[in-house]
Amino acid sequence: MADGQVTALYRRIYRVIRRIPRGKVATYGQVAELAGIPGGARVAAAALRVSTPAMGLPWQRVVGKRSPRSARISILDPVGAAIQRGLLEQEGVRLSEAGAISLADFGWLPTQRSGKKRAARPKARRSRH
DNA sequence: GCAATGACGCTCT
DNA sequence: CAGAGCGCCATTG
Repeated sequence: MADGQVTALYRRIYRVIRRIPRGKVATYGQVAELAGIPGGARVAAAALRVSTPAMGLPWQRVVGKRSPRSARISILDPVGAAIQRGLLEQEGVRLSEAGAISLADFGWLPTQRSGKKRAARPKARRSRH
């Protein structure tokens, strides 16, 4: 019964993915953890696998974590991978020749705000230099 | 209910 | 630095 009937867990995953801002990327593991599934990177991948265009998910922003500081497209189908790369570059994400994505530059740092009270951010108001 | 699967991730060679 | 191996977790057959 996977026809239009997506598991509640998957829906949580989709919800996290929708929060990824344009020009940034998140890893499968990161998405899974934010969805409440520590170590469930493959589950996040499965959720995307069964997703449909109608869901309007920014699927291209979810990538595989290759090293602590670098990520890369993990789609098997070379065509789909090329499409993803194009979409990412289109929104400002730079990929090296080898397809490496710098997490330091484009990795999404989720600003906690899911129901819990967010910590006050007494950031000094410094505008011009 | 058990066995297989995968758009993963980390470690060891 | 590239490749092989093993562990993870929920969905599917």
